[in-house]
Amino acid sequence: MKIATWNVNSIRIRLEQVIDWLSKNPVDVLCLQEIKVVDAEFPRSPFEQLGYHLYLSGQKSYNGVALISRQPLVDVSNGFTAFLPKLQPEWDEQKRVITGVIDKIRIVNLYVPNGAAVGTEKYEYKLRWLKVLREYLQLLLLSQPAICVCGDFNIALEAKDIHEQVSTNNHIMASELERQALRDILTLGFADAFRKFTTEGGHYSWWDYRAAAFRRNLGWRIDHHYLTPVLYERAKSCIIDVAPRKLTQPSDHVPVIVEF
Amino acid sequence: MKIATWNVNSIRIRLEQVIDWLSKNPVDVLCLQEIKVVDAEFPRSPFEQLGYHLYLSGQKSYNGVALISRQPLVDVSNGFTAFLPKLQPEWDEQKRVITGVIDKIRIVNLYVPNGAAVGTEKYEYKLRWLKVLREYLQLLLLSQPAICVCGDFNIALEAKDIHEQVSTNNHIMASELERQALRDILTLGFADAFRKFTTEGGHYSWWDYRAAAFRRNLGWRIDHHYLTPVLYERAKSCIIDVAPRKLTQPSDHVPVIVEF
DNA sequence: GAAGTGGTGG
DNA sequence: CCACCACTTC
Repeated sequence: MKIATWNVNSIRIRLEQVIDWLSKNPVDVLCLQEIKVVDAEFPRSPFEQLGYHLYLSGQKSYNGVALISRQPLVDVSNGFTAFLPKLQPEWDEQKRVITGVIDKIRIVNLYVPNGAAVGTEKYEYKLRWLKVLREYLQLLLLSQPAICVCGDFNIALEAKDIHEQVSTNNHIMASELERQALRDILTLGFADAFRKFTTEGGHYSWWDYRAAAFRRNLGWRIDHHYLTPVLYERAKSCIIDVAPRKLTQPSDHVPVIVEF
Repeated sequence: MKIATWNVNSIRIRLEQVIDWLSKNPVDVLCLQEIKVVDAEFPRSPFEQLGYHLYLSGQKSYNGVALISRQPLVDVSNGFTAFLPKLQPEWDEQKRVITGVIDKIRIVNLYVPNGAAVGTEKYEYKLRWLKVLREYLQLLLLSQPAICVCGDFNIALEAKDIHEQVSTNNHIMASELERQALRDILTLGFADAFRKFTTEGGHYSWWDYRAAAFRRNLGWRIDHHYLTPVLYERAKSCIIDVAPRKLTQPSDHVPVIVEF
């Protein structure tokens, strides 16, 4: 079983590249972020023609996540409130969370807020959002031993996940408070699939469009699969596929694929 | 000698297609309209590498005309006021007129205002603009027997120049006042090069981007070469090249080429 | 730098 | 439908 995560930065712009990639990489579940489209306008048929089922939580312009699965998923839900009914519904206005179950494995597909810059209102929102995420995952863990939480976390946990020449202390995606918020989640019982197989640095999943960051390999590893112990044990590989970043008009992120 | 006119609807967007066309169709003078770029940002070098000289009258976002000539042109000028110095300079704020001389033939490259809809302020402006154009051409005729006035006229003179299923009477580009204003110009001593060779209808140079107009061949012939008698006699052919409209991301207009 | 918006122009 | 603008987000 292969589960991929890919922030595509607009599915309408990237459709051809995503379909092409999926044809050549027929993963079992493809988790998309930043689809940037309402559900009614998601280009369903190219995926359905490849034999995939679609589960969408989109919005206009921003955010939006999708689960694209070869087998039908069960227990699919959108947003935090599906498991945290007492939460204020505003937490689900931004479409950043979708989850479903396949073969008794719960997949949680996330698009964590970017946070703009340390100290801004958006940064505070990111930190509060991560606290809600912790509560949400804590609840999921009560009923499910096998969970894969993946997506665009907009956080690089370690210095080796970031190219050098970045002031790693107070940079957004690397600040201590964000990292601590993510570590607080992982201590619930999740481990980074990628780090089971690769210990050295210099492996990235995102390169800024600006300043020729990809050509100079000024990247960040911010797209992750976090696995509960039963799944972490079963993990056979975790691969970052850099190829799509080399195409013309690419997403700024590339797919990351875990295999059990 | 071949002189082509082509409304390219943004030279920056259409650069590759125009260079490709010009390589295969090495006309002596290429008259462009709607280049939509200021002179400093016009992509000069691809044309210069093909051996062409450039004469530009561009503006930001809208309008803009260019003369692209294998031989250097002489007596090049922009706008009406070059020959009508008493005219209010506002008439040349929109860049719609450029002229130059090659082999004692004066080429006048025009982008006539569209006029929006009959009865609007833009329609009135189009009619007034055509009156100024008449004065301008009247003056040119005093010093030059061989004149080719070409470009996007945004007027179809006859019913056969327009696909059927259009209310030809008060439609913009076909209304009686516009047609009369153009006829008043032609009676100064110009004749339609295309109609020297082709009398039947159904030949078009523009198809609306909307409503799949090209696929359904719902076109208009609004791009013209009007010739003084000495040139009209010398004209050997006048061809509309429909091919570029079939490409992806095409201009809504196609090139029209007259040969002397 | 590359997405999105809503607006104008054609 | 396809350009342009200025603006916002990441």
